[in-house]
Amino acid sequence: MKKNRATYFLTHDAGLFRHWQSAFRADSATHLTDLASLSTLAETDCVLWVDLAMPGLGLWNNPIWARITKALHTRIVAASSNPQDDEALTALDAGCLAYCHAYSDRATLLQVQDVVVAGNVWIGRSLMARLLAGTANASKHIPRSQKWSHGLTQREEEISVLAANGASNQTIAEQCQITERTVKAHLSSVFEKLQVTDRLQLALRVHGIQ
Amino acid sequence: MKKNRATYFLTHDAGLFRHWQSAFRADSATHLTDLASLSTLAETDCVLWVDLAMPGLGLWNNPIWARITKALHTRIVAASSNPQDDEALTALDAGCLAYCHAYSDRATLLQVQDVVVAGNVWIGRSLMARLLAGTANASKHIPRSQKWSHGLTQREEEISVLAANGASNQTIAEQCQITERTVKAHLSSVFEKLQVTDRLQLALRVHGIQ
DNA sequence: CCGAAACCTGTCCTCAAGGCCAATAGCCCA
DNA sequence: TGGGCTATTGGCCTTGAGGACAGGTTTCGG
Repeated sequence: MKKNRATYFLTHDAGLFRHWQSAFRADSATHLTDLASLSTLAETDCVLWVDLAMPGLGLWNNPIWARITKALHTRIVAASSNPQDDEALTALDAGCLAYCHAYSDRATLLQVQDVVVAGNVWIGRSLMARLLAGTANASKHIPRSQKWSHGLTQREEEISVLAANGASNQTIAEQCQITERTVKAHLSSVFEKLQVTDRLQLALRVHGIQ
Repeated sequence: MKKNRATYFLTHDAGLFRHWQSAFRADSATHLTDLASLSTLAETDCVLWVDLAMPGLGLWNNPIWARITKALHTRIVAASSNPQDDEALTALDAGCLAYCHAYSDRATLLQVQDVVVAGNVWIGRSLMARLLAGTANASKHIPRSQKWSHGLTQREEEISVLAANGASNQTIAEQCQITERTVKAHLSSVFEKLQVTDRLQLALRVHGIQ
C-alpha cells in the first residue's frame, strides 16, 4: 500500500544524519553531502531531505533546484535546526513541500515523509499563522494558541521577561529591588508552571521559539 | 504509542458520515448534527471533523468556535465537498488545523487526522501556492544586516545552534560525537567571537532577538 | 616543507543556577 | 476566622557552565 520511495539526506552534519537515519530505520536512505550529487537523482522518484544549515545552499538560487522541483517526482523537505518563518517562506516558495525542525522526533519526521509522499504540504502551526497574517484581508486577529505567560502571576511574568532577555539573577534582583534569593524562588515557580528546566528554555518560550 | 483521541463528525449528510465512518473504522466516532451539541465536547481532548456544507455554520462567527479553539485540546478539521481557497482561508483563520476535500480517500483522511492530532497543520498543495502568493511581496526583502554566524567556523555554528536551542554541553557532545570538553572549547570560542558571555545571550543572537 | 587555522582533548578552578526545606507577612474569599 | 495564594527571605547543597592553561592532530595554501 505504501509506496517505497528512495529517501535522500542532504547534510554535512553527521549528527543530524544519524538522527534522520535512525528515525527512518533507513534501508534505502542515501547520504549526500554536496549539491553536485543532486543531479543524479533528478530523474528518480524520491524524497529529498535538505538540511538548511548546509553551507553553500545559498537562497535556493542554484539552478539545480528548479530542475529538481520541476521534475514532479522529487519531493523536497526543508529542515532547519533553527526554524524561522522567513526561511520557511523562501523554502516553500522554492518548491519545497515541507518545512520542519531538523531534530523533530521520529514520529513527526515520519509524518512529514508520509505527507509529502502523498503530494501534500506539511507545515507547523506557527508558520500557518504567519501565512494567514500575510493574506490579512480581514484584520481579525488569530486567537493566540496560548500566551506564554498563562498561569503566571504578575511578578513571575515580570521576572521571566528579564531572565529571558539574559539578565542574571543578581541583576534582576537589583532591578526589582528584591533579594537574589527571591528571584530564584520566583523563577523556580515559573519553571515548574511552564514545565521547563532552566532560563534558556524559558527564553525560548517567552520569545515564541519552539 | 499513538494517542487514541475521540473523533467527532459534524455533518447533516448521511452519505458523508458513512464515508468518514468507514475510513476511520470508527470505534469511538460520534455523529453530531448541530452546533449546540458541540458545547459538550469543549472540555475533551478530541478531533472534530466539520462538514462545511452544513447549514447554519455561518462564517465561524458563532461564539462556540472561539470557545473550542481556545481549548487547545480540540483539533478542528474543515472538510468541504467543493474546496475553494477563500473558504479555506476563513476556516484556517477561525482556528481549524486542516482544510481538505470531504470525500478524500481513506489514506488521506487518516493522514489528516494524524497530522492534526500531532498539533500540526494539513493543507493541500494549491492552497499553499495561494498562501505564498499572499506573502510574496512581504517576504521579498531579506534584511540580513549581518548573519549571526558571521565569522564562525562550520563546527562552531553547528554547535551554537544546538546550544541556542537548549541543549546541554553533554547532549551536544553526544550529538556531535565529541567530548564535552570540546564542546566547551567551541562555545568559548563562539562567545568570544560574538562578544557574548553565555549560551542564553547566544540563543538571543541566534534567534535574532536584541 | 612550514605555518596558520580548524578541530579535538585534558586538568584545575570558580561561581551562578537551581533544587530542597523552612518560615514570615499581607491579602482575599468562603 | 481559617485556608489559600502571593511575595518575600534564609540556609544548604549539587552541578553545569565557563575561564585559564596546556597540550595534541589534520588540513591546506604559500
